[in-house]
Amino acid sequence: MATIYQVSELAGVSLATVSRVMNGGTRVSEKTREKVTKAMETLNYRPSSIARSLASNCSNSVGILVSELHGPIYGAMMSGIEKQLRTAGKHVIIAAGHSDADSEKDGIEFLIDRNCDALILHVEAVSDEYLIELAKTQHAFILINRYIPQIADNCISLNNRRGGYLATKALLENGHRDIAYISGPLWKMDASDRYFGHQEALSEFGITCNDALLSEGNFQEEGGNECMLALLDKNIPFSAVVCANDEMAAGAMQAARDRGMAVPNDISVMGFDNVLLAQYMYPKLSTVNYPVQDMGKMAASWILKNIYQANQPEISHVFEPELVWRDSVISL
Amino acid sequence: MATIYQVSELAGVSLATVSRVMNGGTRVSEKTREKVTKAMETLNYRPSSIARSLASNCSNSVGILVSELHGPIYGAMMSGIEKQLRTAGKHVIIAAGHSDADSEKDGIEFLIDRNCDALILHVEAVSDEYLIELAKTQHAFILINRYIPQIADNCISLNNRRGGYLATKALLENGHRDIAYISGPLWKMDASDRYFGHQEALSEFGITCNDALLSEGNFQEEGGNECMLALLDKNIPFSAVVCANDEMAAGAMQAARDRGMAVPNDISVMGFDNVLLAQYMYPKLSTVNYPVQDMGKMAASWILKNIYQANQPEISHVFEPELVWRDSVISL
DNA sequence: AACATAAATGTAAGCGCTTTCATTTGGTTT
DNA sequence: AAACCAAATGAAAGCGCTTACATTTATGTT
Repeated sequence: MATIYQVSELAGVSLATVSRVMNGGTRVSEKTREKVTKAMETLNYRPSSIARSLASNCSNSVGILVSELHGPIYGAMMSGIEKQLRTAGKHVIIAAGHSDADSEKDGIEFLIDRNCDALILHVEAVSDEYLIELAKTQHAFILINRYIPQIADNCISLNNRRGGYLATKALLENGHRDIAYISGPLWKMDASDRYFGHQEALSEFGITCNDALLSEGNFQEEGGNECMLALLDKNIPFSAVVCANDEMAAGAMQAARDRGMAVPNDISVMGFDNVLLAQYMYPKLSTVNYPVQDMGKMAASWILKNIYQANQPEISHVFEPELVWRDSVISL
Repeated sequence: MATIYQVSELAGVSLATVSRVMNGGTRVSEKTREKVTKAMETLNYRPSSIARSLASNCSNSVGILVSELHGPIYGAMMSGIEKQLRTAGKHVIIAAGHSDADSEKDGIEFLIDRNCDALILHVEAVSDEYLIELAKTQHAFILINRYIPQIADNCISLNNRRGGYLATKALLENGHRDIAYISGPLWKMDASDRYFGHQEALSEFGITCNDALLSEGNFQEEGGNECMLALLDKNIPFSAVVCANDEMAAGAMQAARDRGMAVPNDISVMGFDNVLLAQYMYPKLSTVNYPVQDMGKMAASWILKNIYQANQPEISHVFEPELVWRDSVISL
């Protein structure tokens, strides 16, 4: 591997000059620039990013912490981030936090120790206080899918409440009045926000929310299945169920069918997230779109703009969900 | 940020000694080890991985190149890799290749330039020759889901042919005789291997493979949909269709239903991969399991063993698929 | 007690770059 | 031609570590 020194030798200039043509900042005469460029080519020179990082105190890498590396939401998110960052020549170091506070802290420390210039965090378990504290250190980070008022500038989030509202309102507008709700773990902000939105829509239609029609799930198919069964067992009639994410909707559908009910004719099902799976399901799932890939891109833009001084379009911090109509809901 | 120098000062020892207690290799007296450890704690010292990399010429990072960051297969794969590597204190740099030769080469160069100690590659578009050539350089890498005889030791792959064989054989054993096939892009090794397996099973049952019953798709839902439609339009009767992956199976099911056919009663559908989606579908998809997460783990083990001299269990290079019975296939 | 030997520690030279500051070069001005 | 100034280039000091080698200290041997 050729070093900068060998290039400078071949080109007959000093190290500093080679560095200059690499980084393009200061002026170098056309003649020497050419000499150096040619030397770099003949030696097939690749600058060492490590050495560069050490000398410049900038690693050109950003750390990403997601709950899981698999799963449609995180996949789309990372995809958005990588695309954006890669074209800017930054690289992406990835770790998983597994929705566990210790594991998330571990992950954050790991990434910081790796000299990431900035972090993009999708953390669920770690406390607000921890993050507020973290923001006071010199470690730059942006939070995805979480909103903490004290550090609002570091947050990019979905208007989950409005999403929940939209989902339920769509059902209401189509004549449904008895609507069950399968939530995510309510200690998670997004889960409770979505549920609040649901309640809001109900009350807007003058319906008092029946706690018996709420079942708390785990954001997974199996949980949706169990919740649906539990709901059905209560023998309280309902014509529709809104699920706090698409996976649970899949489970709920399954459960309904296992009990001999047809979807959507006997019961309408509404999802949330609009992951790929939603269109694969049968019937295709009506759901609420969560533009997570765009949010990933935006997070990357924020970093490019705030950490690397690249110029980037305006940063939006709150994204709006949208209703996606498909086949799992009927009009009463 | 404290440096090693400050630690050495506080502990009253030399740089080298601090380095020794950090790296644990050579012997240090218990007394000084304690002094140093305490100094590190009071200073909240974190070694700079960058400086360490530069000095030791080892970055403790491994690069991963997958076709896409989203998608169930890649997600599971990365998840397996990260889990394994993270516990070993290595970190994971990720890039996407988008199934395009130039983009894949770019990605590889990018990762190499990033001083990754080794690479894990899931590449589809780049030629065998390129990879064979790459193996001759000093850059260590392992290929996932691809088999190249000349560098077999660098490959971890699925026995795709056997998978295709299993899928079709299962159909044959259940009385199906007229079996259509929706393949992936046949220039991709895995796609053609799976199809070969299909043919093999047919011929084992004394059935000549009818080319008219093959339709080449793109491994995506929409492709599966189109292929199924095309197949149906030929008016050649068939009682089952095997699809080269689960997404296409979802599309095919949809198409069949759009034409008024019931799955599995009018037509049986067999998938491949056993991604999460397969259990969410309705009816639940019978498919062939592709243990991609395990393969990811194995790739990581290979690297830990061969690059970082960690001791690891025996490396398997070829994984075997397994049939997964669910509800999308009936017995004739 | 004198010496040999091994263990513990220190010294200092890098690793491949960036960057500040000093020096040289070449073009203008008078 | 002397004087000046900006542009181009070079010299050298780090960045925070690792590591070969040198030195010191402790341990054991006779």
